[in-house]
Amino acid sequence: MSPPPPEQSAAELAAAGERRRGRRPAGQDTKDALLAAARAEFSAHGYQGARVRSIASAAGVDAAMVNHWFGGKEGLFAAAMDLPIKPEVLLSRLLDGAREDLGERIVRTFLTVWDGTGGGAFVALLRSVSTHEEAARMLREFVTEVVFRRLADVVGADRPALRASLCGSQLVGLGMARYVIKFEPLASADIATLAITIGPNLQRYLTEPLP
Amino acid sequence: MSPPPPEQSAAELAAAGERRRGRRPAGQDTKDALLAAARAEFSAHGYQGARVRSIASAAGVDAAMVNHWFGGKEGLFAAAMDLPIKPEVLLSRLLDGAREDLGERIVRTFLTVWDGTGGGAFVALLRSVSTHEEAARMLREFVTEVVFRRLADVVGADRPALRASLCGSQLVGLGMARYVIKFEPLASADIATLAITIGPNLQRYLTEPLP
DNA sequence: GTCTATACAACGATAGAC
DNA sequence: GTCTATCGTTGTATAGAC
Repeated sequence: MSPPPPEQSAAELAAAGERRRGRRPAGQDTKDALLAAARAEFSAHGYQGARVRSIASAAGVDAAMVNHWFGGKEGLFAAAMDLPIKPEVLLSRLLDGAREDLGERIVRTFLTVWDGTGGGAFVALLRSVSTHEEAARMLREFVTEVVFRRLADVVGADRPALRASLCGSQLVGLGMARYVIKFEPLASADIATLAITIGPNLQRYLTEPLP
Repeated sequence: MSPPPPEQSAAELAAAGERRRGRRPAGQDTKDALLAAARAEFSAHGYQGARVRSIASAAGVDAAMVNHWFGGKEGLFAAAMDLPIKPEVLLSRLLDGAREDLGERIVRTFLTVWDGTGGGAFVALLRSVSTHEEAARMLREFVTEVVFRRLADVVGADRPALRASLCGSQLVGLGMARYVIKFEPLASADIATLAITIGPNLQRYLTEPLP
């Protein structure tokens, strides 16, 4: 069904340029090469479709470099998309605490992380998402398959996919309202206020019975 | 008084390649001129700062033409921004019914209107909003000053501006999730399901006590 | 000599072919 | 069910910069 993947690229690289072991000459081109290759691969095949080995081959290095420099596939995606936090750190923050405070904690973490970049990173992200279809696909796939899935496991309610997408809609809208459109007074409100106003609604999405 | 339509002979129509029979749709030039002038004026001065008289003057027509063709400043704005519904129609739909169903009615109206365009209009709107600062300013100002204000009057709760911007965040996020990012299953869910899941959260934003 | 960026081999998990 | 290929990840040895 699927054509044989061009695994020769690694061998070709090994044949053309000698892949020496050990520390390479200064100038960290490995990280940049991986990032460039990752953007192309993620954009072409989505998050799940992108292969770490293919990215590493395209960058001319070993797949283990992804782990060494970015902590894994998720970290590489986060770096390639300029996300202000690694998904594993995000999830560990969210899941650390009482379950009845999960909604508020999600809002507080979301705003703390994006406020930290002055909102510029969010604007950039949503600009590319609304302009490039591939960016929208990448974000959709990554958020649903990586972030939502693990979150839904913890909540343990029915219809986890619907609940997750409902939460996602409120969070994306919060970012749009605060950083892009700048609805007042929401755009200037402090995080605590928004956490206790929006948090319960996320909690409801996550736990309340659905039709 | 409308300007006298220029009488044309059959020969002149044939020479110009005119295929339409009967009376030509008068006023299209005027409408287009007004729309172009309106986009420039709204973009430069925002919704409130834009003067109907300035727009009409720039279009070379009388200010009364705005009322004649677009029903007023709001209708002109809606047409200039390619909004799929006129704000007055939108608001009359929202305010027609029991107040405890307002949240659900907002979601149902929002989705019905934008689904009617296949979502393309929403994508186009948010693309321009996320790329052009003026577009963001126009939308922000219009929604807060025109839509939210009147909605808040009906609800009659405290801190109407905060409540309105909270509702706006959820609605913008709903549109992003459904039409741009396409979170599943939200993107494919029927309107009734989303109305009864999201509606109560809007209702809470509008009526629940705030800190 | 020390440090570390690197390559290679191998492991557990998973998905599809048969 | 079994087998196989491939995935992401991990452990480890090493070469070269410092």
